[in-house]
Amino acid sequence: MQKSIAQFYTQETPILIAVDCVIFGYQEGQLNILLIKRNFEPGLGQWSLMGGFLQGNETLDWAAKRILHQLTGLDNVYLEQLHAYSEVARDKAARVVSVAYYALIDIATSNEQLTKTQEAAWFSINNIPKLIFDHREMCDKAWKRLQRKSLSQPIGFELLPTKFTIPQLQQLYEAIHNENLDKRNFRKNILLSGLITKLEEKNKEGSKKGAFLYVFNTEKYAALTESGTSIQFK
Amino acid sequence: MQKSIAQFYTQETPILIAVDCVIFGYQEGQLNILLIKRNFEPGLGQWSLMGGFLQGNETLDWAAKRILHQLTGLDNVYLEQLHAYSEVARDKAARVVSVAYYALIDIATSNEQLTKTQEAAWFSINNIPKLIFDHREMCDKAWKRLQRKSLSQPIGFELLPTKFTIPQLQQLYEAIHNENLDKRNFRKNILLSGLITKLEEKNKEGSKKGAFLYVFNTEKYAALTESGTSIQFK
DNA sequence: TTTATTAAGTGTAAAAAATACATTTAATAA
DNA sequence: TTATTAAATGTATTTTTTACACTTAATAAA
Repeated sequence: MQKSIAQFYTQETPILIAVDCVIFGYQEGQLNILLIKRNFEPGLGQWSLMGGFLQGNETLDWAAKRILHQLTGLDNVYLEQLHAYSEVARDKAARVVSVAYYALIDIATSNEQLTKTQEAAWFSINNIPKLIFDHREMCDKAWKRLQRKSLSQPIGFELLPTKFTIPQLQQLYEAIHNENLDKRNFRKNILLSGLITKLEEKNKEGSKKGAFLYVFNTEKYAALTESGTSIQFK
Repeated sequence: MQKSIAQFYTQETPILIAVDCVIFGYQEGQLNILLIKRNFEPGLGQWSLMGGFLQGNETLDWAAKRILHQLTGLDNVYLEQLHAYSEVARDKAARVVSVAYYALIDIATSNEQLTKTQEAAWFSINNIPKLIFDHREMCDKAWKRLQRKSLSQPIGFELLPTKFTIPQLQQLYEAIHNENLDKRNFRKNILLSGLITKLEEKNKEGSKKGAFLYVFNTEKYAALTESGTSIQFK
């Protein structure tokens, strides 16, 4: 049973704790983040990350899930804690420490729910509007983290539909890392790893010829992780 | 001017914020962490990380610095935020979210102040006693972070005296990564990078022959960072 | 039905990086 | 003078990374 805050830690300053989410989505070769136009003070009318306050009965991870679900209607989304921001005057309305998270979602599965409750819009990571507080800093840090993590863990796939083509996967990595990759080397490496499995279907959106669809191979990844083999995506 | 918490965010739950420090030190081929025996409730008499509460007028970074100074007497120490821990019942005395930091210090420069205020002791990273709350989790995460960061940034040097020998540096990396390194390859790589500068002095503690002392080359590192060259320690 | 168009798909050679490995040297102590 | 000990040194092999150009499948246009 949890005792009252005053039990042992008297005289300590209670400070509000917020959670803000950098939500990444990928579409048409662009890495995007989802922003909302604030309909409340402070910062009414300005662009910001989706956020909320940590409740007494939830962990930070749960709060991030709740906040993400509120905006996108999605569950079972990749979410990772990023960093705690604590400048004393970061939020002029109160002393608020914000713990930033980043999420990776497949834009296609989320667009229905979006903008029902709040005015929300996707922005290219290369063209982020002015954001309130330290939210820009959060976005920059989240992008760097995504760049680093996507090299050694299969988190990029969270941004794609279950079935994807190799050119799509390559374009995604090019968007994440903001660089061009050689298509022969990219294909060679990813196939050699055994981490994606070819289907008999083709996707013909991108060309007349069409490109074969693949799925991520969860078992193979588990086996490699288990055996301690270090993995190199890209 | 900061307004009262009630200004806009009414009805939000105030939660205490703590800062806990995983303090690394290196001595005699061992990577160690500094622990205190708690002289207060809850957990009186148990081993724990050094910690404290975030005050209303300080950032998390400042709080971590303050806490570290309290125990070691040191300033200008390498400190980095690690992760926020928020299990609802992690601290039975109250709802406390703890933001963990890790610090790297040169043991030699800190030993005077130590244990004056609190009972504190160094433990090998391979032999950590039972810790309160989730402090063991914090230590494990901090070690992993140190392993990763020490490969691409010169943070290992924070654990050594200003002047060090190449065998000492190698031993340090071996302790951090818990693996043996080839001394010819290690020496070759670190010298080739230009990141350490040879002195005319020798350190004769380790052998009759003595090993030449080196210092970290801050300018060279700045130049490489500036030019965007990716750096590989070890 | 032929031809043009377009992105998908394919292999090899060269360069760079990482690894494995054994002997000599400098200083002190016996 | 000799023995001892850790420091210092270079090369060959393997592995990984990079650079690079033509063919193929399908559709649309002539």
